[in-house]
Amino acid sequence: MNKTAYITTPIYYPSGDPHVGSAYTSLAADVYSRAMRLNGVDTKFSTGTDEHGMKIQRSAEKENLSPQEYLDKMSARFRKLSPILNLSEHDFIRTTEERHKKAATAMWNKLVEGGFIYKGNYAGWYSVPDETYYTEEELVDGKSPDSGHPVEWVEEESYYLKLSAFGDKLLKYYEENPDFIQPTSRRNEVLSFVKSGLRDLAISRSSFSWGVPVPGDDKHVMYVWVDALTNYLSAIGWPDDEQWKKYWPAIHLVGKDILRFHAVYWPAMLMAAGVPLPKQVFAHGFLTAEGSKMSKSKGNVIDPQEMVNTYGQDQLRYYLMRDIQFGQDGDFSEERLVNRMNADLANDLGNLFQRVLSMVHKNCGGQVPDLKDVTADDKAFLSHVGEDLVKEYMTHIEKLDFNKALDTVWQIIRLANKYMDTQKPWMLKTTDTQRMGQILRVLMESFCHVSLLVEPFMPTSAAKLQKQIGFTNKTFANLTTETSLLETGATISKPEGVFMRWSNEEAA
RNA sequence: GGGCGAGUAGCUCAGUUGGUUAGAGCAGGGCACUCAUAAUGCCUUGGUCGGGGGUUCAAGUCCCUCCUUGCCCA
Repeated sequence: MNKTAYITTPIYYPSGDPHVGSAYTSLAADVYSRAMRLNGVDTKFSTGTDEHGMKIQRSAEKENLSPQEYLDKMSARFRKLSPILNLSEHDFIRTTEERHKKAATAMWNKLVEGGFIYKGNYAGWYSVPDETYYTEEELVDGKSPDSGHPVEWVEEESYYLKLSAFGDKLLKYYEENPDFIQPTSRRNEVLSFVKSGLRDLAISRSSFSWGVPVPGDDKHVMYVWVDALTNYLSAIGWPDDEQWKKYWPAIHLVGKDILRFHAVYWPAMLMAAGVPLPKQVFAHGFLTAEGSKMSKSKGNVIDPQEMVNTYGQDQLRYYLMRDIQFGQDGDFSEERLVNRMNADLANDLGNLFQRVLSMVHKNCGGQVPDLKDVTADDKAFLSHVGEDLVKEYMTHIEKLDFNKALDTVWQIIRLANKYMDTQKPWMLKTTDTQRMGQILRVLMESFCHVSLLVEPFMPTSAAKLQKQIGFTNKTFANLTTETSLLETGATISKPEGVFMRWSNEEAA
């Protein structure tokens, strides 16, 4: 494999449990990674936790733990997302790891060498829970406008990044790389923000100590940006391990709330450090729960673990990628999840495999029937399932347009069901078993495509489907050839349903 | 206050540079079939394309305005 790709999720702030929002981002990155790998691209996928800052320090104190002990506990909760959702990340990076601190320090030094860091003073009303400074005018009743928490006046020496020097360069870059920020509506937001003028960015703090020390000035620790954003590089070995060059630049998936940091601050920092810019920053939307905003106080936060327990892992994965347009806001609804499970998974896909394979099992001696001298109808059907489909599917994946990719697969599933009905193999049980077998085999050939294209979205179920038909070739390249994919005469065991209908009675 | 989006069938959404009777999936109704997970296939009901005004031979598609809604900035 000589082609490579690299996709990232934000590193999550480890307070509380991960909710379906972080699960959503990670899942998208996983689907992309798996699809790219099946397409023959050597793909890295990183995620992790952002573990520095005053808030962490104070939370740890509250629990009478050292920051590191506290973080080991909290970070583990996020690491659990991988088994919960069956994620295939190559690395889970924590900003408290030595390798990351080394990279952050190296980044800082490069910025200093380039003359992009200077020392100044920072003052303002600071809210610890929000980790944000506010101006006098922003305060509401003398408290944080975001959370209502009390604020304290803090004055400190701070190092600054000369962000103001990069406005024009960034605009030029956006202009020359129209796909750099996606979707377009988000791109427009960033453009107008940068056009309105950039102010230098305070990138160190001396008011707390839980962070990466500023090189040559131990009174300061790095503040958020240089530390957290650099994780995308440290996760692939930057700067010492030359491997990083193989995978960089990355595609960054981010929530729309942190787009600015990734589409403005981060590229500016990389320009200053002389590192190539990311390939793309893609901001996806937020999820609401049953029509209203998720919040702890409302108690309507959706827990991915709970959803997986109730409906199943692949079912949740499928629903999130199928029912919600990546890039737009979406609503999480259990009713629609169940609807998708029944209509798409059980009725369309599951039943299709079942009706074909049970016929093979009962009427073909449980062996893969022969595929010889196919008819014009057979050829026409199979040609729909071939090269063009895989290309169309990959085009959608590369644009992170997951629901369109799935729609492509479902077109084939519908076509296969239709083909079965048109050819009526059950009519031939006693009159022409040869032709009956041939029809079933043609359908089974299409199952190779279906089961493999569905794999990035539903890895576990896809493996079951593939096992049922004895399909072992595992790359998209195999799907684009004319040759048959299954072995004639191979034994097929009695089929068992992979996707069952879900009804409310079973829930209780 | 400035800016960027969204508002299309009951639900989720497609609708290219304005051009013939506005589409899909799901849900609803009818028919067919029986291999299959009461599944599948076919047919079908359903929309004054948020309201109003304008440009045009022609507007869901362009312009103005208003309403609802989400977000970014101040």
